[in-house]
Amino acid sequence: MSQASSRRRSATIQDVARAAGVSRAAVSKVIRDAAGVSPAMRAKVNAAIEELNYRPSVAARSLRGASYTLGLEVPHLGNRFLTQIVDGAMQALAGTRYQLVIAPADGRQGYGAIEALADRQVDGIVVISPRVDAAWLERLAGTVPVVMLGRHDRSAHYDTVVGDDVAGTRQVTDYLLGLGHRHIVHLTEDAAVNASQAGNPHALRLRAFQDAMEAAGRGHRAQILGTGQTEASARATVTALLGERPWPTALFASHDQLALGALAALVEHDAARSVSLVGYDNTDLAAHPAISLTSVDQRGAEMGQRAVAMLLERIGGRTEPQHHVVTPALVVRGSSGPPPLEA
Amino acid sequence: MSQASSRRRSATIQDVARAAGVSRAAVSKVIRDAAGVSPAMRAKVNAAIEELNYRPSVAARSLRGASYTLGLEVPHLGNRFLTQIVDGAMQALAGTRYQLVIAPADGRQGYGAIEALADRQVDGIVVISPRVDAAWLERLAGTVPVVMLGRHDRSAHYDTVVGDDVAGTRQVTDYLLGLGHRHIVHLTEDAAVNASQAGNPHALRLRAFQDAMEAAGRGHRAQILGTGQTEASARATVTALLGERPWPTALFASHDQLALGALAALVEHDAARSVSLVGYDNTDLAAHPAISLTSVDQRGAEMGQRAVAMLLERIGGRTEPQHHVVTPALVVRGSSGPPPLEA
DNA sequence: CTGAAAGCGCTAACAG
DNA sequence: CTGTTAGCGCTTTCAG
Repeated sequence: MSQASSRRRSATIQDVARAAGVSRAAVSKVIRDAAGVSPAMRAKVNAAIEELNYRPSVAARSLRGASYTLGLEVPHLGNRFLTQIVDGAMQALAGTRYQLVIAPADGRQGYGAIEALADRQVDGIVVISPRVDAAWLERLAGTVPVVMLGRHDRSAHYDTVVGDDVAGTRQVTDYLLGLGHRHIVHLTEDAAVNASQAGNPHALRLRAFQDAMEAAGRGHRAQILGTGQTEASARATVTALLGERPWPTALFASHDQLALGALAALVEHDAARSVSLVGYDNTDLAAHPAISLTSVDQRGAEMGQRAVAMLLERIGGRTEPQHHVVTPALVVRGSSGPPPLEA
Repeated sequence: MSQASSRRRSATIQDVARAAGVSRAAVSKVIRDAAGVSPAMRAKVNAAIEELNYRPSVAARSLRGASYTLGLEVPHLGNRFLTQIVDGAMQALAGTRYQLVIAPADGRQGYGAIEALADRQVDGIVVISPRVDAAWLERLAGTVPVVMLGRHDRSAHYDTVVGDDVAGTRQVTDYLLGLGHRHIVHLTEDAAVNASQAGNPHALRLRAFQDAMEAAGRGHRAQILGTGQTEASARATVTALLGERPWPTALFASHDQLALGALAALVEHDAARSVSLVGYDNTDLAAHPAISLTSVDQRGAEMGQRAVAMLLERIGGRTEPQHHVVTPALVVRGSSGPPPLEA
């Protein structure tokens, strides 16, 4: 009745040992490439493995040694920036025995997904959700190697990989101010949340923006707008913004998804040529000629690659925390330019 | 020296049993909600669990029972259609004890990722890569529940969830032919591969397109173009196509990513208004006003949700294979319209 | 309702 | 170089 009756049990190390006429330990050594195996024995064992179609059980192995699995916790796959990160991570893992598994977070927090990975005995975890509690993560990092991606906290037990959000934002503000923009709106997911989370990249961008505008001095107007997290909500927010005059001459979105929402609103109001738009992440869409979005390239692939490399180092024995900073670069495209003359 | 020295060992079921003053079996029952536990014992055990911050090891559990993990093998995360599928799958899993893990395929094939999932004792696997060998999959399905997503084969041991690619294509051709288009180019990843893979959705779309064009009769020109798999390669192919006259009046891409590449080429040649473009998948970008791509909605979320539901049924004991077909719907947007008059 | 005992498949020490 | 032994943490009979 149960499914077990309908499913073939797969071969175990015991079966292989029997078939090859050797001990289980010998088989174990062969499959791990451990030292101390004669060529003859290796050949016999490999033949038996082939014959029986044997595959080692990672679960059983995890009970003793390593699972050779690295976990990547991600907030939501809709975010294109993640694609870059995953690509980089895969690249860093190519040629190693390690396998990458991705656990998408259920809610915004990501605790569930991270715990799920830890419960599954992964050898290391890359965390992306920027809102997990630092103390909680610190505790987790006492049990399993952890690399936090994107958030700027210094920790005793886990590593971090971040983009230089202040430098990235400064490139944007320098660029826009240099073009002559005086009234600039910054779109961020949630201004209140950002005000309370110092290590959050969006919080840093928000503050760096404010600082730059203040430094720019008299006559410049900085405005902050909380848009929510989705493209649709950003679109609605910008639509509302365009409902009243005067319009700002430039919009700076905290990430490309918000920028896309803003662009939709601009297109609808036929304002795309009069209002400059800058995003953050330089996701693949930004480069599309129909979008042509000026954006800050965070080099996500490098981040993912570094994160995995650090995890591997930690698994290898390193215990001192490391903090890697990636320098972003502004990529100028058609969505931005000088403010209209009459403004 | 080793990492073990620096890492806290987490609490085991033994520790909890000791702390609560009960047997390990009792603790096991409590954490599994198994029958036959007194309220008093449950309370004691739960207190100890809380106290010790105990989390059951999935690896150890997998050795005997279920891992409560479902694996999703995906070809590449860059494909936006996957996002819909994953969302649907997550939705179907909400409220259950199961956790979803995603294994991105290394190459185009996906064998590695699928095997990695199987090795990790997942309780079921959803396979998306359309090019894995049917016989190979059949064998795998003898060991673990499998649902194949997108490919139209009937199998004895695994379930399938597919969109009705013939119906979807027919909607596109009916629409374009009805508009008066006579010279239509179909963009597909690789015409040769598709010719040899009967169950591949792109192969079905290709054939359905040819059939429809033939049925439309004399004077109509169907043209097939292999573009490669990426947006960039599709863009290059269409750029080359536009290098020579006469231009087709409509382009039908086998998926939205190719359509985006085509759109880029059209925009560059200022041909977006004179050449109609239709995609397939109705990914979120298609709806963006700056893109406004006519596309076939495959209802990916429903597919993901159904795939997981079927897996759960199989885990529950079902053994007869099922075949679920989702009916797609054409969504008309600005990228398509009647052919220009002079054509 | 509770506990004791026997493994699940594998690896790590060690003895030969 | 090879085999034996003792678990890893958990679930699952099966007696009490």
